[in-house]
Amino acid sequence: MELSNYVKIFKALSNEQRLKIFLMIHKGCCESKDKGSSEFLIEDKGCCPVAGVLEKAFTKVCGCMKLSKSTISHHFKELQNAGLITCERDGQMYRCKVNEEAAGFIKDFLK
Amino acid sequence: MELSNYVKIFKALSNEQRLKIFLMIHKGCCESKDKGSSEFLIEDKGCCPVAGVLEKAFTKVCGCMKLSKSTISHHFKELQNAGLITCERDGQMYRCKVNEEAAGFIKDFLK
DNA sequence: TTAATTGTTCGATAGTATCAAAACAATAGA
DNA sequence: TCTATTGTTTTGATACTATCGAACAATTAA
Repeated sequence: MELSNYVKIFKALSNEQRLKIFLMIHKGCCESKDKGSSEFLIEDKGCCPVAGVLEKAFTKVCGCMKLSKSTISHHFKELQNAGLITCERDGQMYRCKVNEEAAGFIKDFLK
Repeated sequence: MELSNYVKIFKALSNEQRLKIFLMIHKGCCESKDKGSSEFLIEDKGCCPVAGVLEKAFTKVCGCMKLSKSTISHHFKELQNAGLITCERDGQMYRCKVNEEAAGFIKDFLK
């Protein structure tokens, strides 16, 4: 694994808002009690992953974060460019899931 | 584990030079064939960890990177502030090692 | 004491990141 | 077709980061 790939991955996860988005997709869920507070915890579980895919990801993320949609769109792009998530559109339906290969790289870091 | 701690850790690792320094300390080694090229690979092994501590860390890192020492000093500070490494001085001797707790956080991410 | 080594701090500069507002494009429903 | 929904792109403001050189401080060796 090239160093520069790790740099991309860590850079994508180095912004708090983007990390939240990534974790929402990872959990297949955005029921976070967030909306601006810092109460979002990694251990927070408690919803609805359906085969790891988050349906209507963009709309759901917009619904639970205090960021403009242009900013959220930008963050989705960054996560995709880093290879951390993949997204597909089907009409208005926007589905995202974590790229398991990238997740594997993170798990293998330091091993 | 608070989200903000992960942000700090990932931010510290999101710069290529800083990531190299961190990995040198992690491997207890800076025999990297680097010096500017992008040939540094994560799998690269092949030297001398002594109980996980890198002796004369600052000097050794300066010796194998093309950055000014002020910049390298800054990067060491960032890695310490993120809790990723601990450093101690004993006269002119500067010893660094990876903070195993932080390394554990990284390993536990996504689990 | 003087000189060399080791690392820190300060100030400047160039580049990058974050974010919002507004205009836009594509789709779906009435 | 008209309208609402969904997301993208562009533009621009502001803040943050990476980097260097120079001056500095602390330690060790001569």
